[in-house]
Amino acid sequence: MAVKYTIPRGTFDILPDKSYTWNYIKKIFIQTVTEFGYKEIVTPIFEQADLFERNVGDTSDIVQKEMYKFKDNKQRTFALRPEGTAPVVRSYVENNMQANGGLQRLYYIGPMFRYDRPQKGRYRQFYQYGVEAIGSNHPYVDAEVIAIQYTFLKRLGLKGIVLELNSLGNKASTDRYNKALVDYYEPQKHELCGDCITRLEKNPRRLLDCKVPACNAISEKAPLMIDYLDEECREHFEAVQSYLKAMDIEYSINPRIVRGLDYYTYTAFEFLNNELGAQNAIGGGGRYNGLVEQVGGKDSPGVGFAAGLERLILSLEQEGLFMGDEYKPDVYAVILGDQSLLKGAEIMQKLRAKGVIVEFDPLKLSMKAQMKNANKVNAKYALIIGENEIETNQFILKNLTDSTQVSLTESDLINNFID
RNA sequence: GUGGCUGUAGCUCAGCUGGCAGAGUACUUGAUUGUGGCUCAAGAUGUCGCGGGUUCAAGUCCCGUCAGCCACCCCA
Repeated sequence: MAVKYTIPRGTFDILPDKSYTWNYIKKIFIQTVTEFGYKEIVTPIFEQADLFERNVGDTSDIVQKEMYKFKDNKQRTFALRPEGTAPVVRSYVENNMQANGGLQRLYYIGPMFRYDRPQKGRYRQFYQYGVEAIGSNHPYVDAEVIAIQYTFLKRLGLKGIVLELNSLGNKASTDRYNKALVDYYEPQKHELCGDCITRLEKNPRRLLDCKVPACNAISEKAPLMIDYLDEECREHFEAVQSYLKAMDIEYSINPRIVRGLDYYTYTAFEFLNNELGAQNAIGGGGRYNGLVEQVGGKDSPGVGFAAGLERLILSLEQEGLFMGDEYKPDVYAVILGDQSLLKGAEIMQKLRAKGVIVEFDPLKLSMKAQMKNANKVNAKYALIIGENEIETNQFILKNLTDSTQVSLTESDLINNFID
Protein backbone atom coordinates (compact mmCIF):
# COMPACT_ATOMS: atom_id res chain seq x y z
CA MET A 1 0.00 0.00 0.00
CA ALA A 2 1.51 3.25 -1.07
CA VAL A 3 0.65 5.98 1.39
CA LYS A 4 0.25 9.11 -0.64
CA TYR A 5 -0.51 11.63 2.07
CA THR A 6 0.85 11.61 5.56
CA ILE A 7 -0.17 13.44 8.70
CA PRO A 8 1.90 16.56 9.47
CA ARG A 9 4.79 16.05 11.85
CA GLY A 10 3.95 16.31 15.51
CA THR A 11 0.20 15.86 15.00
CA PHE A 12 -1.99 12.82 15.55
CA ASP A 13 -5.37 11.40 14.67
CA ILE A 14 -7.71 10.48 17.46
CA LEU A 15 -9.07 7.19 16.20
CA PRO A 16 -12.37 5.63 17.22
CA ASP A 17 -10.68 3.27 19.67
CA LYS A 18 -9.43 6.29 21.63
CA SER A 19 -12.05 8.94 21.05
CA TYR A 20 -14.30 7.70 23.83
CA THR A 21 -11.46 8.34 26.27
CA TRP A 22 -11.25 11.92 25.09
CA ASN A 23 -14.98 12.34 25.45
CA TYR A 24 -14.95 10.83 28.91
CA ILE A 25 -12.24 13.21 30.09
CA LYS A 26 -13.99 16.20 28.56
CA LYS A 27 -17.22 15.15 30.22
CA ILE A 28 -15.62 15.03 33.68
CA PHE A 29 -13.88 18.35 33.07
CA ILE A 30 -17.09 20.07 32.01
CA GLN A 31 -18.89 18.58 35.00
CA THR A 32 -16.19 19.91 37.32
CA VAL A 33 -16.00 23.45 35.96
CA THR A 34 -19.77 23.68 35.83
CA GLU A 35 -19.90 22.97 39.55
CA PHE A 36 -17.65 25.99 40.02
CA GLY A 37 -19.92 28.17 37.88
CA TYR A 38 -17.69 28.42 34.81
CA LYS A 39 -19.12 28.75 31.29
CA GLU A 40 -17.63 27.77 28.00
CA ILE A 41 -16.01 30.25 25.64
CA VAL A 42 -14.93 29.22 22.14
CA THR A 43 -12.48 31.38 20.21
CA PRO A 44 -10.94 30.87 16.76
CA ILE A 45 -7.80 28.80 16.42
CA PHE A 46 -6.03 31.68 14.70
CA GLU A 47 -5.70 35.29 15.74
CA GLN A 48 -3.76 38.35 14.70
CA ALA A 49 -0.16 37.43 15.46
CA ASP A 50 0.27 40.64 17.38
CA LEU A 51 -2.25 39.52 20.00
CA PHE A 52 0.39 37.08 21.20
CA GLU A 53 3.40 39.26 20.47
CA ARG A 54 1.87 42.50 21.72
CA ASN A 55 4.53 44.42 19.82
CA VAL A 56 7.12 41.99 21.07
CA GLY A 57 6.28 42.69 24.66
CA ASP A 58 6.51 38.94 25.08
CA THR A 59 10.00 37.50 25.06
CA SER A 60 9.07 33.87 25.75
CA ASP A 61 10.13 31.06 23.43
CA ILE A 62 6.49 30.14 22.93
CA VAL A 63 5.87 33.46 21.24
CA GLN A 64 9.30 34.23 19.80
CA LYS A 65 10.33 30.86 18.41
CA GLU A 66 7.42 28.45 18.35
CA MET A 67 4.51 30.28 16.75
CA TYR A 68 2.96 29.15 13.49
CA LYS A 69 2.74 32.51 11.76
CA PHE A 70 1.32 33.03 8.30
CA LYS A 71 0.03 35.74 6.03
CA ASP A 72 -3.41 35.47 4.51
CA ASN A 73 -4.36 36.45 0.96
CA LYS A 74 -4.44 40.11 1.92
CA GLN A 75 -1.03 39.96 3.61
CA ARG A 76 -2.39 40.23 7.14
CA THR A 77 -0.22 38.38 9.66
CA PHE A 78 -1.98 35.75 11.72
CA ALA A 79 -0.81 33.04 14.08
CA LEU A 80 -2.28 29.70 15.05
CA ARG A 81 -2.90 30.16 18.73
CA PRO A 82 -0.02 28.85 20.85
CA GLU A 83 -2.01 29.25 24.06
CA GLY A 84 -5.51 29.98 25.22
CA THR A 85 -5.35 32.92 27.58
CA ALA A 86 -4.61 35.77 25.17
CA PRO A 87 -7.52 34.85 22.85
CA VAL A 88 -9.93 34.65 25.78
CA VAL A 89 -8.75 38.02 27.04
CA ARG A 90 -9.12 39.43 23.52
CA SER A 91 -12.69 38.19 23.38
CA TYR A 92 -13.37 39.53 26.87
CA VAL A 93 -12.21 42.97 25.80
CA GLU A 94 -13.72 42.94 22.31
CA ASN A 95 -17.12 41.83 23.56
CA ASN A 96 -16.95 44.31 26.41
CA MET A 97 -17.58 41.65 29.01
CA GLN A 98 -16.32 44.16 31.54
CA ALA A 99 -19.59 45.96 31.10
CA ASN A 100 -21.41 43.02 32.65
CA GLY A 101 -19.60 43.87 35.84
CA GLY A 102 -18.25 41.41 38.32
CA LEU A 103 -16.23 38.32 37.67
CA GLN A 104 -16.32 36.46 34.38
CA ARG A 105 -15.73 32.74 34.84
CA LEU A 106 -14.80 31.05 31.58
CA TYR A 107 -13.51 27.68 30.43
CA TYR A 108 -12.28 26.29 27.13
CA ILE A 109 -11.03 23.10 25.51
CA GLY A 110 -9.33 23.02 22.15
CA PRO A 111 -6.23 22.62 20.05
CA MET A 112 -3.13 24.79 20.44
CA PHE A 113 -0.16 24.95 18.09
CA ARG A 114 3.55 25.25 18.72
CA TYR A 115 6.36 24.59 16.30
CA ASP A 116 8.71 22.46 18.36
CA ARG A 117 10.50 19.16 17.97
CA PRO A 118 8.04 16.40 18.88
CA GLN A 119 8.72 13.98 21.71
CA LYS A 120 6.80 12.10 24.38
CA GLY A 121 4.04 14.36 25.62
CA ARG A 122 4.97 17.13 23.20
CA TYR A 123 3.16 17.76 19.94
CA ARG A 124 2.79 20.53 17.40
CA GLN A 125 -0.96 20.42 17.62
CA PHE A 126 -2.00 19.53 21.13
CA TYR A 127 -5.13 19.94 23.18
CA GLN A 128 -5.51 22.15 26.20
CA TYR A 129 -8.33 22.65 28.62
CA GLY A 130 -8.30 25.62 30.91
CA VAL A 131 -10.21 28.26 32.80
CA GLU A 132 -9.92 32.01 33.08
CA ALA A 133 -11.48 34.13 35.83
CA ILE A 134 -11.33 37.79 34.87
CA GLY A 135 -12.35 40.79 36.92
CA SER A 136 -11.21 40.14 40.47
CA ASN A 137 -7.94 40.44 42.29
CA HIS A 138 -9.29 38.56 45.28
CA PRO A 139 -6.91 35.80 46.41
CA TYR A 140 -9.86 33.46 46.78
CA VAL A 141 -10.15 33.40 42.99
CA ASP A 142 -6.53 32.25 42.64
CA ALA A 143 -7.34 29.41 45.01
CA GLU A 144 -10.58 28.64 43.18
CA VAL A 145 -8.80 28.24 39.86
CA ILE A 146 -6.26 25.92 41.47
CA ALA A 147 -9.08 24.04 43.17
CA ILE A 148 -10.75 23.35 39.83
CA GLN A 149 -7.72 21.62 38.39
CA TYR A 150 -7.10 19.84 41.68
CA THR A 151 -10.68 18.60 41.94
CA PHE A 152 -10.68 17.47 38.33
CA LEU A 153 -7.47 15.46 38.70
CA LYS A 154 -8.70 13.86 41.92
CA ARG A 155 -12.00 12.99 40.31
CA LEU A 156 -10.20 11.16 37.52
CA GLY A 157 -8.45 9.22 40.27
CA LEU A 158 -4.93 10.52 39.72
CA LYS A 159 -2.60 10.24 42.68
CA GLY A 160 0.89 10.87 41.32
CA ILE A 161 0.49 14.54 40.51
CA VAL A 162 1.84 17.23 42.79
CA LEU A 163 0.99 20.92 43.01
CA GLU A 164 3.74 23.49 43.31
CA LEU A 165 3.07 27.09 44.16
CA ASN A 166 4.99 30.32 43.88
CA SER A 167 4.42 34.03 43.82
CA LEU A 168 5.99 36.15 41.12
CA GLY A 169 4.83 39.35 42.75
CA ASN A 170 3.82 42.55 41.03
CA LYS A 171 5.83 44.49 38.49
CA ALA A 172 7.85 46.43 41.07
CA SER A 173 8.77 43.27 43.02
CA THR A 174 9.72 41.45 39.84
CA ASP A 175 11.97 44.25 38.68
CA ARG A 176 13.75 44.39 42.02
CA TYR A 177 14.14 40.63 42.02
CA ASN A 178 15.48 40.38 38.48
CA LYS A 179 18.05 43.01 39.33
CA ALA A 180 19.07 41.04 42.43
CA LEU A 181 19.45 37.89 40.33
CA VAL A 182 21.62 39.61 37.77
CA ASP A 183 23.72 41.14 40.56
CA TYR A 184 24.16 37.68 42.05
CA TYR A 185 25.03 35.78 38.87
CA GLU A 186 27.02 38.42 37.01
CA PRO A 187 30.24 38.05 39.07
CA GLN A 188 30.11 34.27 38.58
CA LYS A 189 29.24 34.48 34.90
CA HIS A 190 32.41 32.69 33.76
CA GLU A 191 31.35 29.54 35.61
CA LEU A 192 27.91 29.31 33.97
CA CYS A 193 27.04 27.15 30.96
CA GLY A 194 26.41 28.76 27.57
CA ASP A 195 22.64 28.56 27.90
CA CYS A 196 22.78 30.26 31.26
CA ILE A 197 24.81 33.16 29.93
CA THR A 198 22.03 33.91 27.44
CA ARG A 199 19.46 33.39 30.18
CA LEU A 200 21.26 35.98 32.26
CA GLU A 201 20.56 38.57 29.58
CA LYS A 202 17.22 37.35 28.37
CA ASN A 203 15.32 35.92 31.31
CA PRO A 204 17.35 35.70 34.52
CA ARG A 205 14.70 33.62 36.26
CA ARG A 206 15.41 30.63 34.08
CA LEU A 207 18.88 30.46 35.60
CA LEU A 208 17.25 28.95 38.65
CA ASP A 209 16.35 25.60 37.20
CA CYS A 210 19.32 24.86 34.95
CA LYS A 211 20.28 21.19 35.23
CA VAL A 212 24.00 21.61 34.61
CA PRO A 213 25.67 20.75 37.96
CA ALA A 214 27.94 23.81 38.03
CA CYS A 215 25.01 26.17 37.43
CA ASN A 216 22.88 24.26 39.85
CA ALA A 217 25.44 24.70 42.62
CA ILE A 218 25.49 28.44 42.04
CA SER A 219 21.71 28.58 41.91
CA GLU A 220 21.34 26.99 45.30
CA LYS A 221 22.45 30.18 46.98
CA ALA A 222 20.70 32.52 44.58
CA PRO A 223 18.21 35.02 45.99
CA LEU A 224 14.58 33.86 45.99
CA MET A 225 11.56 35.75 44.73
CA ILE A 226 9.72 35.21 47.97
CA ASP A 227 12.21 37.45 49.75
CA TYR A 228 11.58 40.27 47.30
CA LEU A 229 7.81 40.42 47.55
CA ASP A 230 6.44 43.63 48.93
CA GLU A 231 3.88 43.73 51.72
CA GLU A 232 0.84 43.54 49.44
CA CYS A 233 2.21 40.64 47.39
CA ARG A 234 3.13 38.69 50.47
CA GLU A 235 -0.33 39.14 51.98
CA HIS A 236 -1.93 38.04 48.74
CA PHE A 237 0.25 34.95 48.57
CA GLU A 238 -0.52 34.03 52.16
CA ALA A 239 -4.22 34.52 51.65
CA VAL A 240 -4.17 32.22 48.60
CA GLN A 241 -2.51 29.58 50.75
CA SER A 242 -5.08 29.86 53.51
CA TYR A 243 -7.91 29.37 51.01
CA LEU A 244 -6.12 26.33 49.62
CA LYS A 245 -5.82 24.91 53.13
CA ALA A 246 -9.49 25.62 53.77
CA MET A 247 -10.34 23.60 50.66
CA ASP A 248 -7.99 20.83 51.77
CA ILE A 249 -5.67 21.13 48.79
CA GLU A 250 -2.15 19.82 49.19
CA TYR A 251 0.66 21.90 47.76
CA SER A 252 4.28 22.73 48.23
CA ILE A 253 6.07 26.00 47.69
CA ASN A 254 8.60 26.03 44.87
CA PRO A 255 10.28 29.42 44.65
CA ARG A 256 11.84 28.42 41.34
CA ILE A 257 8.68 28.15 39.26
CA VAL A 258 8.97 30.20 36.10
CA ARG A 259 6.06 30.27 33.69
CA GLY A 260 6.36 30.01 29.95
CA LEU A 261 4.66 33.28 29.18
CA ASP A 262 5.66 36.72 30.32
CA TYR A 263 2.33 38.08 31.49
CA TYR A 264 2.13 36.30 34.84
CA THR A 265 2.09 38.24 38.11
CA TYR A 266 1.48 37.27 41.74
CA THR A 267 0.41 33.62 41.98
CA ALA A 268 2.04 31.05 39.69
CA PHE A 269 1.53 27.31 39.98
CA GLU A 270 2.22 24.05 38.23
CA PHE A 271 0.83 20.56 38.41
CA LEU A 272 3.61 18.04 37.81
CA ASN A 273 3.78 14.32 37.22
CA ASN A 274 7.39 13.38 37.75
CA GLU A 275 6.89 9.92 36.27
CA LEU A 276 6.26 11.26 32.79
CA GLY A 277 9.85 11.90 31.77
CA ALA A 278 11.10 15.22 30.50
CA GLN A 279 7.70 16.66 29.68
CA ASN A 280 6.37 16.43 33.21
CA ALA A 281 4.14 19.49 33.46
CA ILE A 282 0.49 18.50 33.27
CA GLY A 283 -0.66 22.05 33.54
CA GLY A 284 -0.11 25.34 35.21
CA GLY A 285 -1.24 28.87 35.43
CA GLY A 286 -1.35 31.96 37.51
CA ARG A 287 -2.47 35.52 37.78
CA TYR A 288 -2.11 37.97 34.89
CA ASN A 289 -3.12 41.34 36.23
CA GLY A 290 -1.61 43.45 33.45
CA LEU A 291 -2.78 41.45 30.46
CA VAL A 292 -6.25 42.86 29.93
CA GLU A 293 -4.82 46.34 29.69
CA GLN A 294 -2.05 45.17 27.32
CA VAL A 295 -4.71 43.71 25.05
CA GLY A 296 -6.51 47.05 25.01
CA GLY A 297 -9.13 46.76 27.72
CA LYS A 298 -9.65 48.70 30.88
CA ASP A 299 -7.14 47.46 33.46
CA SER A 300 -8.65 44.37 34.95
CA PRO A 301 -7.13 41.52 36.96
CA GLY A 302 -7.33 37.90 35.87
CA VAL A 303 -6.22 34.44 36.87
CA GLY A 304 -6.38 31.08 35.09
CA PHE A 305 -4.78 27.80 34.25
CA ALA A 306 -4.28 25.58 31.24
CA ALA A 307 -3.39 21.92 31.05
CA GLY A 308 -2.64 19.38 28.38
CA LEU A 309 -5.00 16.54 27.52
CA GLU A 310 -2.22 14.33 26.10
CA ARG A 311 -0.16 14.46 29.26
CA LEU A 312 -3.25 13.89 31.33
CA ILE A 313 -4.02 10.76 29.31
CA LEU A 314 -0.41 9.58 29.70
CA SER A 315 -0.80 9.98 33.45
CA LEU A 316 -4.07 8.05 33.47
CA GLU A 317 -2.49 5.25 31.45
CA GLN A 318 0.47 5.15 33.74
CA GLU A 319 -1.68 4.86 36.85
CA GLY A 320 -3.88 2.29 35.13
CA LEU A 321 -7.02 4.35 35.65
CA PHE A 322 -10.44 4.10 34.11
CA MET A 323 -10.72 6.09 30.91
CA GLY A 324 -14.31 5.59 29.91
CA ASP A 325 -16.32 2.95 28.17
CA GLU A 326 -16.85 2.52 24.49
CA TYR A 327 -20.46 2.47 23.41
CA LYS A 328 -21.57 -1.08 22.87
CA PRO A 329 -24.53 -1.99 20.74
CA ASP A 330 -27.64 -3.18 22.56
CA VAL A 331 -28.74 -5.14 19.53
CA TYR A 332 -26.85 -6.67 16.64
CA ALA A 333 -29.23 -7.41 13.80
CA VAL A 334 -28.59 -10.76 12.12
CA ILE A 335 -30.39 -10.43 8.84
CA LEU A 336 -30.71 -13.38 6.50
CA GLY A 337 -30.97 -12.38 2.88
CA ASP A 338 -31.66 -9.16 1.01
CA GLN A 339 -35.41 -9.77 1.10
CA SER A 340 -35.35 -9.78 4.90
CA LEU A 341 -33.31 -6.59 4.97
CA LEU A 342 -36.32 -4.53 3.93
CA LYS A 343 -38.15 -5.61 7.07
CA GLY A 344 -34.89 -5.50 8.99
CA ALA A 345 -34.25 -1.87 8.08
CA GLU A 346 -37.75 -1.00 9.24
CA ILE A 347 -37.36 -2.76 12.59
CA MET A 348 -33.89 -1.37 13.23
CA GLN A 349 -35.14 2.14 12.62
CA LYS A 350 -38.07 1.66 15.00
CA LEU A 351 -35.75 0.35 17.70
CA ARG A 352 -33.40 3.30 17.26
CA ALA A 353 -36.35 5.65 17.69
CA LYS A 354 -36.67 4.10 21.16
CA GLY A 355 -33.04 4.90 21.90
CA VAL A 356 -31.74 1.38 21.35
CA ILE A 357 -28.26 1.16 19.81
CA VAL A 358 -28.60 -1.15 16.81
CA GLU A 359 -25.82 -2.34 14.54
CA PHE A 360 -25.85 -4.35 11.34
CA ASP A 361 -23.08 -5.15 8.89
CA PRO A 362 -24.09 -5.82 5.29
CA LEU A 363 -20.62 -7.20 4.57
CA LYS A 364 -21.21 -10.24 6.74
CA LEU A 365 -23.37 -12.61 4.77
CA SER A 366 -23.67 -15.92 6.50
CA MET A 367 -25.52 -16.26 9.75
CA LYS A 368 -22.41 -17.60 11.34
CA ALA A 369 -20.36 -14.58 10.31
CA GLN A 370 -23.06 -12.26 11.61
CA MET A 371 -23.28 -14.04 14.96
CA LYS A 372 -19.53 -13.94 15.21
CA ASN A 373 -19.52 -10.24 14.57
CA ALA A 374 -22.26 -9.67 17.13
CA ASN A 375 -19.93 -11.27 19.63
CA LYS A 376 -16.94 -9.29 18.47
CA VAL A 377 -18.63 -5.92 18.85
CA ASN A 378 -19.85 -6.91 22.32
CA ALA A 379 -23.53 -6.60 21.50
CA LYS A 380 -25.89 -7.48 24.32
CA TYR A 381 -28.43 -9.15 22.04
CA ALA A 382 -28.55 -10.67 18.60
CA LEU A 383 -31.85 -10.10 16.82
CA ILE A 384 -32.52 -12.65 14.12
CA ILE A 385 -34.55 -11.49 11.16
CA GLY A 386 -35.06 -14.11 8.44
CA GLU A 387 -37.83 -15.19 6.15
CA ASN A 388 -39.35 -17.54 8.73
CA GLU A 389 -39.47 -14.80 11.36
CA ILE A 390 -41.06 -12.33 9.00
CA GLU A 391 -43.66 -14.84 7.87
CA THR A 392 -44.68 -15.88 11.39
CA ASN A 393 -44.09 -12.48 13.02
CA GLN A 394 -41.94 -14.16 15.65
CA PHE A 395 -38.49 -12.63 15.88
CA ILE A 396 -35.73 -14.31 17.84
CA LEU A 397 -33.88 -12.20 20.37
CA LYS A 398 -30.84 -13.96 21.72
CA ASN A 399 -29.09 -12.79 24.87
CA LEU A 400 -25.42 -13.13 24.08
CA THR A 401 -24.33 -13.16 27.68
CA ASP A 402 -26.31 -16.15 28.90
CA SER A 403 -27.19 -17.64 25.49
CA THR A 404 -30.93 -17.68 26.20
CA GLN A 405 -33.34 -16.70 23.46
CA VAL A 406 -36.99 -15.67 23.20
CA SER A 407 -39.44 -15.21 20.32
CA LEU A 408 -41.25 -11.90 20.15
CA THR A 409 -43.72 -10.31 17.78
CA GLU A 410 -42.57 -7.15 16.08
CA SER A 411 -44.70 -4.90 18.29
CA ASP A 412 -43.64 -6.65 21.50
CA LEU A 413 -40.04 -6.31 20.43
CA ILE A 414 -40.28 -2.62 19.73
CA ASN A 415 -42.60 -1.55 22.51
CA ASN A 416 -41.19 -3.67 25.28
CA PHE A 417 -37.52 -3.64 24.57
CA ILE A 418 -35.79 -3.59 27.91
CA ASP A 419 -32.10 -3.15 28.07
C1' G B 1 17.12 24.39 16.77
C1' U B 2 21.14 20.17 18.75
C1' G B 3 22.49 14.93 19.77
C1' G B 4 21.33 9.47 20.08
C1' C B 5 18.12 5.11 18.83
C1' U B 6 14.45 3.06 15.52
C1' G B 7 11.36 2.22 10.78
C1' U B 8 9.78 -5.42 7.83
C1' A B 9 2.04 -8.19 7.03
C1' G B 10 -3.83 -4.57 10.02
C1' C B 11 -1.04 -5.14 15.15
C1' U B 12 3.50 -6.98 18.07
C1' C B 13 8.02 -8.32 16.30
C1' A B 14 12.20 -12.06 14.27
C1' G B 15 15.31 -12.00 9.98
C1' C B 16 23.22 -13.98 11.57
C1' U B 17 29.64 -12.14 8.56
C1' G B 18 24.76 -9.50 1.97
C1' G B 19 22.13 -15.31 -1.08
C1' C B 20 14.01 -17.68 -2.12
C1' A B 21 10.26 -12.34 2.93
C1' G B 22 9.14 -15.08 8.26
C1' A B 23 6.45 -16.04 13.21
C1' G B 24 2.63 -14.92 16.71
C1' U B 25 -1.88 -12.43 16.59
C1' A B 26 -5.89 -10.43 13.86
C1' C B 27 -8.52 -11.58 9.17
C1' U B 28 -11.34 -15.16 5.50
C1' U B 29 -13.31 -20.06 4.80
C1' G B 30 -14.46 -24.92 6.51
C1' A B 31 -15.31 -28.86 10.39
C1' U B 32 -21.07 -27.03 12.29
C1' U B 33 -27.23 -26.26 5.50
C1' G B 34 -30.38 -20.72 10.09
C1' U B 35 -26.98 -19.64 16.02
C1' G B 36 -21.43 -16.36 18.56
C1' G B 37 -17.35 -17.20 22.27
C1' C B 38 -13.55 -22.67 22.83
C1' U B 39 -10.92 -26.13 19.63
C1' C B 40 -8.92 -28.01 15.02
C1' A B 41 -7.78 -27.49 9.69
C1' A B 42 -6.97 -24.70 5.33
C1' G B 43 -6.33 -19.89 2.96
C1' A B 44 -5.24 -14.78 1.88
C1' U B 45 -1.95 -10.75 3.24
C1' G B 46 4.13 -6.96 1.98
C1' U B 47 6.70 -0.68 -2.75
C1' C B 48 11.09 -4.38 3.93
C1' G B 49 9.33 4.24 5.37
C1' C B 50 10.96 6.97 0.75
C1' G B 51 15.11 8.29 -2.86
C1' G B 52 19.87 7.30 -4.52
C1' G B 53 24.66 4.51 -4.30
C1' U B 54 28.05 -0.01 -3.78
C1' U B 55 27.47 -5.26 -5.49
C1' C B 56 26.59 -10.85 -9.81
C1' A B 57 23.07 -10.17 -5.72
C1' A B 58 20.68 -5.30 -0.64
C1' G B 59 15.42 -6.01 4.34
C1' U B 60 20.81 -6.53 5.54
C1' C B 61 26.38 -2.17 3.71
C1' C B 62 26.94 3.48 2.42
C1' C B 63 24.71 8.51 1.56
C1' G B 64 20.45 11.48 1.66
C1' U B 65 15.47 12.23 3.15
C1' C B 66 10.84 11.64 5.84
C1' A B 67 8.63 9.93 10.25
C1' G B 68 8.51 7.97 15.35
C1' C B 69 10.89 7.49 20.07
C1' C B 70 14.55 9.35 23.92
C1' A B 71 17.40 13.36 25.80
C1' C B 72 18.92 18.72 25.46
C1' C B 73 16.17 23.16 24.86
C1' C B 74 11.32 24.58 25.94
C1' C B 75 6.68 23.49 28.05
C1' A B 76 1.06 21.43 27.88
